Amino acid sequence: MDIRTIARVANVSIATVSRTINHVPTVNPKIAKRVWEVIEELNYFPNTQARALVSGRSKIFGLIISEITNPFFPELIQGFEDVAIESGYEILVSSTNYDPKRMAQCIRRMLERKVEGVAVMTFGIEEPLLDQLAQRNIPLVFIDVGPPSPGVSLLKVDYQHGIRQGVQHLAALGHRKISFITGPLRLHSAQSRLAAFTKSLKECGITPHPEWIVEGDHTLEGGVAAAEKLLAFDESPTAIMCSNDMTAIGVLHHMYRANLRVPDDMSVMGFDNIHIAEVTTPPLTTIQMSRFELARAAVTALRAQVESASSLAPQREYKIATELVVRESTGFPKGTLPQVPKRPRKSKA
Amino acid sequence: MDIRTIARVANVSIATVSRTINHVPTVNPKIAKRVWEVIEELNYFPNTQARALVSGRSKIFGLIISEITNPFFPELIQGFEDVAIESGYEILVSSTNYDPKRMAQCIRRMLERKVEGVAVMTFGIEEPLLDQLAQRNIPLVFIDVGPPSPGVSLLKVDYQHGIRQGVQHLAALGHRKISFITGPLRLHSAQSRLAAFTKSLKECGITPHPEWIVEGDHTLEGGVAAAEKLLAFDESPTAIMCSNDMTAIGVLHHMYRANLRVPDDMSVMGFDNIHIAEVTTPPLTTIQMSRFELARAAVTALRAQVESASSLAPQREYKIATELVVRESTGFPKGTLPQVPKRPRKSKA
DNA sequence: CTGAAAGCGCTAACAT
DNA sequence: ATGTTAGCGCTTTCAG
Repeated sequence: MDIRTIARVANVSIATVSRTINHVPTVNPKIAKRVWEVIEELNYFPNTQARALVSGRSKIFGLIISEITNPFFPELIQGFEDVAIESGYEILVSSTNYDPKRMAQCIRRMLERKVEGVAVMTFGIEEPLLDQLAQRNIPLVFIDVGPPSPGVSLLKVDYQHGIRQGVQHLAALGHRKISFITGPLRLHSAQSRLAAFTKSLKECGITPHPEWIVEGDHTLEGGVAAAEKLLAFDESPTAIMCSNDMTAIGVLHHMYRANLRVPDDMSVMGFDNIHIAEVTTPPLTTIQMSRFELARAAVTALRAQVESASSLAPQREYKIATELVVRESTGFPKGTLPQVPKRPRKSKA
Repeated sequence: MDIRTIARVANVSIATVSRTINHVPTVNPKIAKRVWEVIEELNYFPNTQARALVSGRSKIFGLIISEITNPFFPELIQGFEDVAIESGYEILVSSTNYDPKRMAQCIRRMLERKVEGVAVMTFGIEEPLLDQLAQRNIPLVFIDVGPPSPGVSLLKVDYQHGIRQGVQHLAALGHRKISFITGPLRLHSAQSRLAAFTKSLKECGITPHPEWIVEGDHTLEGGVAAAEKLLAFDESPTAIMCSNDMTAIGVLHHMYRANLRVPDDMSVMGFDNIHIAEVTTPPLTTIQMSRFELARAAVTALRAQVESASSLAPQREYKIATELVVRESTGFPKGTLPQVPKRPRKSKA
């Protein structure tokens, strides 16, 4: 069952069938209709490999993420898949688990399958490995920052806006002793989030306390460990901001273990607004960064690069917004107010 | 840069290069060595599309899951990716979101990319759609149950073992009023879990109370809704078992909203043992089903089908174990005991 | 053991 | 507007 079969049955040449399938406008509509009918009837679809081989276009985009088990990424993948499929692209997803060996393997796979573009959503591990892709002129899209070569688009996340809102929210509640648990500091995005935090703190007239800035690793376990460290200091903060929600969930867990109540004894804030943040105990105040927006922008950037007539320079930067979402893990600092109701519980329905 | 370049530089024919790459044993070792050196030096790798086109082997396995945003699946994907890559296969993942339209699209994509086998990890939505794959003799692997055609392998999960352990754990604590929140009942796996529950209950001499068996949908939201329904009855259960962890997390959240303490006022048990179950408030007692085992078995089954000399019948069924993991969301039924310490908290470290 | 040559199913010149 | 034909990069007979 190939293009020849269709050609024979429809009584045309294979070239005409090919043109019909590819919507070349010069095909006689009557003939096109006949061809489509035969295609339907015989339930034919083109062989992607052959098509890719001859046209040099695989119609595959690669997506490199750091770890698929962090719920942030599946939500991103979902969006990426939806948008890519919609545009006729297949996607090849691979997670590096922060391991350079895996990253290398990852890139090799992308190369072998001849991806037409790659979205590197690892938040900043800009290894020279990626040069292998850049050198072959494969369009790339990064978050925040990347090699400033042509063919590289950037998704600029406005960390400052959301984080400022977060810090102000905390400050408005009366917090002055605010801690920050960072991501892995070799990640550019982790640096950016921290910088935004420090800056926002200063804007509120608060001097950052170095001891209260502790490095995490964007995992549950890292959040637990960081929270533990924070509580061990002579003077503890009254609020903890986290570089991502997984860290915050780890912190929540450690507070539970330490018999401390959130937000009564400690306020906790996350970043990402993953789905599950809505149902933690207590529901997590966090900063929303839209996975869908990120995914859509990535695909758009890649398509622009691939499909541009190579002459007209496509837009190279895309802005991604962030926004505070207040839930119940943040409150007044301890001892500040007369007893407030512990948890403003009411059933949703 | 293609096979011809290598042939020219190594001073052999392209056929010899091809044989070398494919480890055909008849190649003169000296020559093979020379060829490999050239390949290394020039950093060559074969064009997968061309290879697939001529050999008819895409070296791609498809993986169909229900929803990537349920943390169970990313963990499964990770395992599947690891094992498949290790065996030289690429993977094509697609989620159906329980939507038949998406399922159709999914299958179409698999067909177009000429996957050599598909693992259907949707837990039971055996649509006639899948016939499209079966008809083309594409090896398939299902969880629990599937069309008994040749070329179909089954991963048999031993729900009974884990669920019996769970029920007995509850019964041992003194619970008699035990509720079960099912998954979508059109899913075979959901039926199996429910059946195992009912059976285990009877084994303990407890008659299932129909009102306390409520249908969920394996989502957070479904868990919340089901818990709400359960609390509305005149007589509430003292323990709730859930068909998966996401449901249980939803239940935990609703208990929080309803100002009920877990496990003091209500015991809650999950199923799956996703990573995050370890840090819920309180940490979730659940039944472990190994994602990695599932993934490994799926790839093994597919490979066996693909690589068997079509004559020797590969093993067709693979057993997957389940095992109770006791944490802190289960306890004595309310009022049963003198006051026990509310939460056995201590820091881990 | 190695090389020459025939395609895999399709697209894209080039003719008509 | 349609048909003819030459490959895309590789594997695999078939000769030697």
